[in-house]
Amino acid sequence: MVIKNLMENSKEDPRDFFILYKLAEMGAREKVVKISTKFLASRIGLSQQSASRRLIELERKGLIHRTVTREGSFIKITKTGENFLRRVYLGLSAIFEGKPHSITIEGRVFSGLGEGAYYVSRKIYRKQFVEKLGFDPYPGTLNLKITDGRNARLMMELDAFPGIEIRGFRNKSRTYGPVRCFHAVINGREKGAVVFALRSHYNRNVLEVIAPVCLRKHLKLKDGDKVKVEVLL
Amino acid sequence: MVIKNLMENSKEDPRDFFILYKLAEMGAREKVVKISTKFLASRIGLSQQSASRRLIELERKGLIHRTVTREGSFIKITKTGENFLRRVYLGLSAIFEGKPHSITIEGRVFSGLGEGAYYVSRKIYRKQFVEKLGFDPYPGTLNLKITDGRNARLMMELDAFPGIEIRGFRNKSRTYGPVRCFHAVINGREKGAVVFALRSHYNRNVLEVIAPVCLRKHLKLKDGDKVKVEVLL
DNA sequence: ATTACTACTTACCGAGTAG
DNA sequence: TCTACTCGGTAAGTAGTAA
Repeated sequence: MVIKNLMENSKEDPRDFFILYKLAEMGAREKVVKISTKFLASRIGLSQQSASRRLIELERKGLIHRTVTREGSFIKITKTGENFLRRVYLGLSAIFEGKPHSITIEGRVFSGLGEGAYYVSRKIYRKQFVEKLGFDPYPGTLNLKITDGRNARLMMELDAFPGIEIRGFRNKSRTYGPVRCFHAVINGREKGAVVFALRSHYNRNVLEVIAPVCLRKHLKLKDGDKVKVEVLL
Repeated sequence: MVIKNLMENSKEDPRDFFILYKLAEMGAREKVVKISTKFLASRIGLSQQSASRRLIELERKGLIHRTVTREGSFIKITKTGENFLRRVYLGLSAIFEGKPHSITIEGRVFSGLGEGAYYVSRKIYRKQFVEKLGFDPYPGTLNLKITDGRNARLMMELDAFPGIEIRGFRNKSRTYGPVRCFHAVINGREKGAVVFALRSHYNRNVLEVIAPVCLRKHLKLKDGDKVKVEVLL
């Protein structure tokens, strides 16, 4: 799904946005809504036939989920579709509020299994970090556990953005998947980045942070400390 | 200009929004920006020729202002164009934040010249108020003076919305212009509406409120009192 | 009532190119 | 260089209609 998001970016059809926006206005972001093609047509200023085609298209692209019955279509916007809308929303927010376009997430320090250090220091990853993030990461990640729902929601919001893609690779023994990262500021002071494994959602409640320095030392952190990460989009 | 806004609503082209959005991302909302058609083309995923055509179209619709030179085009989004973007922004805000989609403006009571009563009670206006607002207005308006910049800015934001249109008319002696109004809640209690003369911007710092009852009496207001008006969009 | 197919028309895009 | 014209192909819209 995350990979789908990335691909979508190259094919953002303004028409899709428009229909999605109208469907969201009718409540299809939160719940399944009964919307006939004729009714939709009247709202978007196209013919019933065109509305039908647009819905088929949206469904094909995975932006909506739909069940067609004799009485009409039951429509709900998918997570992918919601992300599309959210990207535009935050884009407009940046335009009108002049915000630096960031999401601030809080979590608590915990000790991982130490694999972070191993991954981050793989040559091919490391080379890309230097190229694309502008720093050579300290060999180790700061792991933050997301506990409350508010921050979990913010983690989901990140899905709406493509971030900076780090290519995966494979050597003789195993495969290293592609990774997505965002520039970030930790506790309002240290510059670094947050890193997500691209191919899995396995840990939506863990935020992995890398930086040119050892964040634990520089920020004097110990397990259980609360850390604030401003993720730049 | 306000009238233009109303007409636009019937012809909101998703393509126009998309280009406008991209131009705003490049800073064309706040200042004049140099953007060649070729560069724009690369950003919107179309050919140089199409970018050129889109800009001509946007200019024709009054959404951007443009100066063409040998080195490129100098572009700035107009107030009309900004309003278009703002409508979508507030629409998305309503979708994601679940806000009731309103703007709350504060002003201070002052005595007008009493013409409010005269206008509001004209039969043709009055009939439309009943039809379109659902109440027969008390013959008089509550005038609120907008003093600070914050509320003045909120007044401007209202421009982005079409509101409810009340047709003008003329009798033998004079012409009564079209009027735009919005449902509103005054001081969180009384239901009413705010009214704007459609054809002039002459008083951007006066908010005229009508209601089925005499607001001065019902809310025990005297000149200089602060009143909060929640304008429903 | 619906949705969505086929056939036809319109409008849009991009190539080539002039100013 | 730039912008923006004409023109031909095609994508997208509508009408009619079947299911």
